[in-house]
This record gives sequence, structure tokens and C-alpha cells, in this order.
Amino acid sequence: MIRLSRLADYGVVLMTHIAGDAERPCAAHAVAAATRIPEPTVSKVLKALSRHGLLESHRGVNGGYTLARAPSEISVTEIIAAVDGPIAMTECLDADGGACSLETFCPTRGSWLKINNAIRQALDEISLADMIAPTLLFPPPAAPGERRRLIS
Amino acid sequence: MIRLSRLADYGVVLMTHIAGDAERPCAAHAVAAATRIPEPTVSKVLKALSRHGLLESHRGVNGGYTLARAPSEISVTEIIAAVDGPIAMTECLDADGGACSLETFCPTRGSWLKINNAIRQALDEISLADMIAPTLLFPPPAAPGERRRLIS
DNA sequence: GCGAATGAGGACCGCTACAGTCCTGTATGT
DNA sequence: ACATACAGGACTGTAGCGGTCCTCATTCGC
Ligand code: FES
Ligand code: FES
Repeated sequence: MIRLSRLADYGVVLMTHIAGDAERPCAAHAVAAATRIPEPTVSKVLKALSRHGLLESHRGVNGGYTLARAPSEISVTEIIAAVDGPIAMTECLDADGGACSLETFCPTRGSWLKINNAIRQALDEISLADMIAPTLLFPPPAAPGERRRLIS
Repeated sequence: MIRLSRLADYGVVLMTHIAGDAERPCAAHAVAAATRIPEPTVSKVLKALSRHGLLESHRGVNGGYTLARAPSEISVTEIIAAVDGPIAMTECLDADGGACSLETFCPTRGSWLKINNAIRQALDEISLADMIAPTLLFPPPAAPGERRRLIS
């Protein structure tokens, strides 16, 4: 029902991997090998991440990427936004100039803001550190055949 | 950063419209005219909604659609799910059979569940009634030039 | 009973946006 | 100098989405 682009997902996975690899710069191809994500794509995502100040890049031999901040200081929201760009949910007010013809008359707009705030808040509260850490908070792994719907 | 499909958005708008029109059946073309959404599309969305038991349809002359339940008993989640179908955010476990090769090894999976729960909960708490009602809870209308990002 | 209105349920199709690839610089360390 | 690795594009194929249309089933008014 709600879709997060795959690239954004990659972003999070890559960030967690780099976060787990201490301070040593991780080269793109190394991360690609570790995560099994095609290398050019990894490179692309990593570049986006670094362009938005979430990663620091080091060129040259033995170069690579390191986290720009502590894991606890990086929220999932930032990662997603860096990769996907700021795309609004409803596209009513997407770029500039109301694309939506109903604009002020539509009774749902105010409510969408409320919803978006709720979601953003939920996402903001989750830091990269939370992503690495305790899987213990969650129910035991699903049975093999079980099919988990992330969002109903 | 997170996208809700346009059809799903339409679904919510249409539902609120019908909810506002009391118990009299609303024909598809009437709703289309009122909402300025192209008629065939309205028809499509409405059909999906009724197929999932959120609307009741009445055929024949003076037929149309009415809410199947009270507005307060219909959550936004249901509407979106009815139109978009249950699509998970990360597609790691999208349909059946893990499409994601990392499956159990990926440290982020547990956390995604947490995130999804948070989002689902936020959405579940909002009923159709909430969508119609008080826009008063929210800050005053934005200044003309202001550009609101729904989700950063 | 007949015909108009209205929904049901598909088939169909163009297009955008996403995912993925590649190429040509530029910087850095050995 | 050279190998390594990032930077920043351009480019492309494709799936899914948004939108349209057509044919049947049902119900009501006349
Ligand atoms: S649908 Fe665009 S403002 Fe409501
Ligand atoms: S990326 Fe698929 S389970 Fe983590």
C-alpha cells in the first residue's frame, strides 16, 4: 500500500553495513560484494549518500566511504530522502505550483498533513544505530512458510 | 520520499465525498463531476472500493454507491489497501518466497518491521470521519507562496 | 415488458519514473 | 607514473501506473 523505492532500501542497507565496518573506508566494490547488490548501483547510491553529507568519501588508493556522523545521529528519514529525493505522498502539492486542481477546497488536505507528520515522526525517531542494534525487541523469526505483510 | 499512489489518494477523496453526501446513493459520474477526477478512473476506483466491502453498490436507475459502514468505522489504511493492494514497503518479502537474497542475514529486516508497524499504526488510527472533520486542529492555511513538503 | 440508467469486470495501451549500466573525468596514494 | 577509487553524468530497458473503453448484468421507471 505504501511503497519505498528499492534504491532507498539499498541506501539503508548500505549505510548499516558501513556503520558496522568501523572507521575504515569502505570501497564501493567491497560493499557491493558484501551486500550482494550489483556494483554500479551500489556506487550510484553511495554517491548520492555522500553528496547529501551522510557519507564522507576518500579518493585514491585505499579510499572509500565512511560515515559522516555517528550512527545515532543519522535518521532513516535522511537516508531515504537523500536517495529518493523529497517526494511528497499525495502529489497535491508536489513541486511548485499546485498541480492539484482542488487545492483549497479539498477537505482531505489538512488531514494528509496530519498523516504525513505522524509518519515522518515515526521515521525520524529511528536512527541508523537502531537499525543495527537489537533485533530482540521483535517477535521470533517467522516460520518458513509464513508470509509477512509489512503493511497490510 | 515515500509515495502513495495517486489512485489511492483518489480513493480517499472519493470516500470522503460520498461520506459527505449522506445516505443517498452517489452515481459514479456525479462523484466524478464533483471531484473533477476523470470519470472512467473514478469508476475504476469505486469498483475496487466496493469489491473490498468499503462501499455498497446499487444498480439500476438512481443507483450508485453508499458507504458500507459508518465513517468512523473505516480507516484510511483500508481504503488505501483496497485500491493499491497490499504492497509491502521493502519488497524483501513481497509476494511469496523471499525475493530478497539476504533474507535472514540482513540486519535491517527486523527494524523494517518496527518501522512498518509504526506507520501502519499511525494510519490505522485515522478514520474516514477524521478526514472530513476538523481542519481546525491544524495550523492556519499556508501563505500563498508557501511550499509545503508533506514528508521532508 | 421495455428501455434507460447504472454498476461489474475485464482488456487494452501509452507513458513515466525507476533501476540498472557505462563512460569519461579527477583526485589520491604508492 | 600508475593504479585505484570516487564524481558526475548520459544512456537505456522495462514494469507498473494511470487512464480509457467495451461488453455484460442488474435494476428501476414508464
Ligand atoms: S486531492 Fe489535492 S488537495 Fe485534496
Ligand atoms: S534487504 Fe531484504 S531482508 Fe534486508
